[in-house]
Amino acid sequence: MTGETKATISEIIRTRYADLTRKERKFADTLLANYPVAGLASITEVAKKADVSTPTVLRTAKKLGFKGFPGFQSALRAELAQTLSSPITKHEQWADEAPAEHILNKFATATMDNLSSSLRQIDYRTFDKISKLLADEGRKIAIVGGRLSHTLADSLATHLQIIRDDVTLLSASPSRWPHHLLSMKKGDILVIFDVRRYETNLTDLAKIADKRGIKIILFTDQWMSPVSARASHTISSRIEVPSGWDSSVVTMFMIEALVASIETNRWPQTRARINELEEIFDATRRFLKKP
Amino acid sequence: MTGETKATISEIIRTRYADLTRKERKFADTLLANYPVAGLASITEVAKKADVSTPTVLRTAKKLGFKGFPGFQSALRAELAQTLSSPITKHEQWADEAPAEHILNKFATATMDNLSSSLRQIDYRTFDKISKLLADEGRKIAIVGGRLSHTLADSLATHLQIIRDDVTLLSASPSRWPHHLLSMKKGDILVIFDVRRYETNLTDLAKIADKRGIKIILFTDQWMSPVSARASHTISSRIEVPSGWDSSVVTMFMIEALVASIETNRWPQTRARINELEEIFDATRRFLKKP
DNA sequence: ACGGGTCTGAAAATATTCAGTCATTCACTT
DNA sequence: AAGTGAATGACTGAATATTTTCAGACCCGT
Repeated sequence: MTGETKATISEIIRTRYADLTRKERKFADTLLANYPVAGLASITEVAKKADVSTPTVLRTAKKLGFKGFPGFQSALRAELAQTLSSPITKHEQWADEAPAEHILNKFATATMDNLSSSLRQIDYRTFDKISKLLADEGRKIAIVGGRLSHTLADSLATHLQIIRDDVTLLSASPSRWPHHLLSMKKGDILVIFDVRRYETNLTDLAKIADKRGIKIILFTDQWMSPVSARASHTISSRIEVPSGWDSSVVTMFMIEALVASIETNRWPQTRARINELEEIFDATRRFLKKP
Repeated sequence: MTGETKATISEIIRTRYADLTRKERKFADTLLANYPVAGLASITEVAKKADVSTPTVLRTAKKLGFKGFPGFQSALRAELAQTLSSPITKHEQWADEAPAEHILNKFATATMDNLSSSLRQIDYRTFDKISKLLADEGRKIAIVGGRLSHTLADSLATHLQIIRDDVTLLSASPSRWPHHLLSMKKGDILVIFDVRRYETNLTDLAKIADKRGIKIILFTDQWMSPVSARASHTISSRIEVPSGWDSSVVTMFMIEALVASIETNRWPQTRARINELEEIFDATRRFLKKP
């Protein structure tokens, strides 16, 4: 689609500037002076700002080779979109050896898009608050996931257990949940992973936990699980990929970033724990030396 | 950030996102996905691109606190003009509201780098071969992971079990592995996840499996687990992030891409299985409707 | 200063958009 | 399984934007 030597509109204007009449130049000048935003309003406003009449603007647009004012404007927009798209996202092909339509490339594009728009959407203050909450060893933590998001819950639990005490991964089967809730007190934390299709069990669990004064932190997708009504803080990720189901990659990213943030918040304790762990593992000789 | 009290429109959307309805979010999403250009066309075009009706777009604009669509749009333009006039274009920043040194931004940069260099390195023919092998229902599949990579193994197992029969996730504890190996025959497949620090147990397991003629598929990191000597095919990912340990995001990506590829290779069977599953889940009423 | 041509904007004609209303659909509740 | 209330989109008239038309203004030569 790209690859052509497509001239920008400002270039076209410069090239054809000699052909323009006095008022046409006045319009062209104001456009270039505040390029390209000055051209994105309605023709009336644009004309008024350049202090020319609407027909003049229209004639200029046509002279520059566009169908009409809307055509001119959409060309401006397209050009702007090109400029604004981040250098990484606009990559057309990722695994350059593979054909563009190979699943690796399609998947990579979708994932990059997901990641960058999730990041654009996230509120880093929320992120920081969650990080603080999870770092607070005065609060017990329980983590639970749904059918497919269970592995994400598992992953968060595994990492948090390295960092701090009192982290429990609730089993996948809801029958044991009430028992766990009993052992939690007000101010403790329940982390819920719920992506579509949202599970009624989790919604119910959230309701009960909320009533008991347990803080709920929710990881969900862009469509927001109903649990969000009960949650103190929510992190939502984009999860659509060209596949029969949804992607966990971005949520995994969020988990890891969060864990890294918590780790930073309580580095002295974390380091001590990691060292202890390392010693234990060294003693059991279950691991090869670090490369 | 800049310390001004003026909220950008993307911020307003983030803040009020919870108040938006399904279709309103869809519009907000498409706007954020291509921000702010996606909002600069006429309301009709904008609505069509977001696949919602014009009233929905209008309602959203009003909900966000604007007078009407034109008001909303001119706010977008004003903001864009502001952004474009500022001298520094922030390229390395992902969560634009957050400071550049915020962990989210550092993590995002690292992850994007990891993903793109892993993709540049991967041989798509290997990828396709693995996809074919795992799609072959004549071969039983066993999946095993290490201490931290266990969740990855779990994830692959969960997805593969949806697609096909004879997929087993080996438990985290090595004592039960020999038993499993006994039930596998020549030509069956053992998928091993091993990232640093590499576990001797997994190396031993690979040796035994190899001797029995079991094909080994390995997911590892850029430094390559010793298992790779025994593996028929290896997929390696970059895993370094600014954190005390390594990232699973890219490996997760590989898993999902692989599953999507397998799914495509045997779509008729997969579709049948998924439909069956959906029916079962519908019957148990454990899920809410799709958004 | 005059006449031929081009340029320009007022205003009319046309097309499009905007913002309501209302019936339908959809998601969830009992 | 049916009911309920919110969400959504087709439709509509009013408003606005775009385009065309055309008469007058302007520039240039003589």
